[in-house]
Amino acid sequence: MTGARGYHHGDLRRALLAAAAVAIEESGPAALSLRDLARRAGVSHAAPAHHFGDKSGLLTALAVEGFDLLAAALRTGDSLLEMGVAYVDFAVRRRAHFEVMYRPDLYRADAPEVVAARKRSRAVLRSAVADLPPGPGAVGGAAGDALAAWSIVHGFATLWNAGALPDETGDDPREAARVVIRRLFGARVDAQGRAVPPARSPRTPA
Amino acid sequence: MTGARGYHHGDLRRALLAAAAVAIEESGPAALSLRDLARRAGVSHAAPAHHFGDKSGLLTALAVEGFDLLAAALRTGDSLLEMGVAYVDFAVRRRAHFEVMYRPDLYRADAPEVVAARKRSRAVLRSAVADLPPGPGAVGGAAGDALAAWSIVHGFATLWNAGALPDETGDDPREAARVVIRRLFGARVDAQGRAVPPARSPRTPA
DNA sequence: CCGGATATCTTGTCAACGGCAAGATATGCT
DNA sequence: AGCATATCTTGCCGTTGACAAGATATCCGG
Repeated sequence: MTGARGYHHGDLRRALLAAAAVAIEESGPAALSLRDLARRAGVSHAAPAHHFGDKSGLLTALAVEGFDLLAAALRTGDSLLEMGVAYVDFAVRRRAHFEVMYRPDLYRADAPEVVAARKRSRAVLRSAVADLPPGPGAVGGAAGDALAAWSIVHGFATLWNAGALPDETGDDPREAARVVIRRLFGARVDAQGRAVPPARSPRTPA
Repeated sequence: MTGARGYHHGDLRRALLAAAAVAIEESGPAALSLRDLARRAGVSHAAPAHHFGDKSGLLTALAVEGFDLLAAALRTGDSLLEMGVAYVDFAVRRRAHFEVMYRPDLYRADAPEVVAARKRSRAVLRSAVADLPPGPGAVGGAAGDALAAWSIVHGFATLWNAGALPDETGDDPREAARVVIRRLFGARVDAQGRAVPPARSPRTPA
């Protein structure tokens, strides 16, 4: 359906999505122009409309691609800590996708393909939080853990991308993220980032 | 200079900023149109240019206003926990300002007025983190605490505004934020959210 | 090998927008 | 009263997103 190759352009849909990511990384989603994308791909100004309908259609496709890429990136993290680092790393390296994904005013966030892709990526995050021991003063349970973890990595990534962080933060987002995430879970993750067995009432043996 | 009142319109600059906030809350910063703002204010389509130069000039003014409003809002929080809650509350209630502030591609983030206002609001956050006792496994010191706190409230606020959070989070952002923030600082803040005295090595007496 | 059916892309058009220039009008100051 | 200035208007241009209609390449059945 998509990657067939062999039409007029070859694979215009893919080329447009790639060009969109580049353009957004250069000057942000607000400055994105369908006509500019068409020029970059070497087609006429109305060619994108056939594949995506309109601008929000293109950004919808980009968001879907982003949620799937995020899910794949999260799966590479073999611990809760490393999964958080992978989240930040994804936000920094696929910055265009990330920026669009969390800006529902730019695309059709209620499209079924989007909600499905979003669900897939969220499931990966939750699976990692599940085997975290309950912390002190944990009011919300595992859902609270997931919410806090998601918030801290998302916030750090957003602030990093916005250039809002002070210079002392350094220039390696992965390392800086590691420090921040460790501060959330404290002694509940060990040096390798793996969840440690609950210290208080070791009721369930490993 | 600004609040004079009594010119042609009265106070067009203020009216345009207010209209911009409303318009952005309605349909996001990407859909913002200077001509639409002019219509809302009842002036011609070129009137905004006189006060702000261009679109990014208007958003620059909105960002400055936002950073000052944020600093004022943070000052109402009398504890670290409540200051975090105030951050989230600001992001939700003055959503337009908040969205623009952390989107440097939309305005001139390096304008001197912006960096000054940003500095003012950041100083408020840091002052609250200063009297937090060092936590276990705290690698980054007070700066790390500030970064973690900022990240978690910023991330939560952003996700809330994006509508990305699951329904179980509830409909009161202040309450949900309280739970999340408490999970970051654990036992280091008491029920009132105040910082507790350091338990390990009380080297510096209060 | 051919010829329609279909997907893909082009050309042409229109309203809206941002930005600029030049002019009009009101305000403040002396 | 009269000039300088701030404020706003009118007019214009290039660009954009969206739509309509036409052109062209690919696919598939015969």
